[in-house]
Amino acid sequence: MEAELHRDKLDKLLEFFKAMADESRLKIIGLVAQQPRSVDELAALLGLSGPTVSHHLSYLQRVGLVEARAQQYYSIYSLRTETLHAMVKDILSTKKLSRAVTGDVDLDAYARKVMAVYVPDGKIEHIPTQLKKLEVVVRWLATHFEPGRRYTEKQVNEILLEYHEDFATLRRELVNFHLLDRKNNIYWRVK
Amino acid sequence: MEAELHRDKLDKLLEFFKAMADESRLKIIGLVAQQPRSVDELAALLGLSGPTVSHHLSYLQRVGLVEARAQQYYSIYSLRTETLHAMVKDILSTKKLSRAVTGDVDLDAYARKVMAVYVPDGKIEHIPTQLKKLEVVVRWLATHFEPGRRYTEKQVNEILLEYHEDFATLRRELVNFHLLDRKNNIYWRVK
DNA sequence: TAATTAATTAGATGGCTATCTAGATGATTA
DNA sequence: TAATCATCTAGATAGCCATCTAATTAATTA
Repeated sequence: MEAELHRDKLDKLLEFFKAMADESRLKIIGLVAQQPRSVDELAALLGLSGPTVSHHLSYLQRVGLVEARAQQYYSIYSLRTETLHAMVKDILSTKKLSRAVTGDVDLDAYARKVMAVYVPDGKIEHIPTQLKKLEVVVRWLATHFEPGRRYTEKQVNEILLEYHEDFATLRRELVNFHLLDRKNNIYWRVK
Repeated sequence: MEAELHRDKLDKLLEFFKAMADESRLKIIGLVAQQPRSVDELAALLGLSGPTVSHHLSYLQRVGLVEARAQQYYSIYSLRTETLHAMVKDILSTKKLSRAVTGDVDLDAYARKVMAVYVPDGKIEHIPTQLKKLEVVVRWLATHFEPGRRYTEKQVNEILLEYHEDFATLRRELVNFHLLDRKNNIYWRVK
């Protein structure tokens, strides 16, 4: 399923940011960007213990940001710029970022919350004054009109009357939000 | 001083990565990238409490990743793509990244550590076999030759003899590391 | 073969922070 | 004016993680 792929991408991004969000690791990245270096050397440069640096390096290696090669009995670590570039590309495309998130978020949660308050059981209790809430209710109303079909104003009023007495306001808002369009007193659903 | 500027840049980068290195905040970024949203709406979408989302938003605002505008009594937050772009630019330039780090790292720390072991008091105790350590010692030796001046092989040997008996090995390594160059038995310091 | 050195693993600890609830603030509506 | 609603602040808590020391593994040198 597609959502799975997005969740993967979200995790990848998160992993990347967590890897970079530590002062020691960020410095390590900068240092191995200059030239490949051993654990020992990095430890001396950063004023950290060997195990700590080793820990950070294995973290960075797991994420794919550095790679190690053996030399004598040293492990020489160097930067993998391809990974850095690939990640940055995903961040820059806010569309990708949005989509990655969308897969793991219930985009209707807010609408449901609003509906539970204003339309608890099929009828509109009262019309929201808050723009965002009004939009949710009006969008729900719009789903009761078939796309492609043409309605007289009288037909529109009758349909709306099923949900709330003030059909005139509702009709006007449907037009305001560009969910219904009209010409010569004939209405139809937009989109 | 320049180092100050680099430290600033390092902090900026760290701040940015920390801001993005949290699942909730990353999702918020993705959601406001789609469209501006209120605290309330984000809380519903993410399944988090209002205060928690408010906390994250003020964090993101401090870092400059989102901005708020008041509407009715909502705070509507939206993404500041300029900040995102500016940050990404700095990450992509590994040179900048290196320089940012360099300002806050003692680049001679490793050399000092090696010197303390192999050249504790001005004389070379014994010649390192490890390449990286050998390099440190040989680079130090090279500083005892004046740039631009020409030395006979005999003169080179005499100088080296002050630091260790095996002047022949030292002379060879100086050439290997391209710190000294030679022609017709005349030596001079490179760079 | 014994000794040295680099790297890693294991386990412990202290500090940081994402989250919550409760309460305060400030704007809007009736 | 009273009531409602979104937001923010304060303070508490629980879980995560950067770091250390000690011990282990592995490679190299003498």
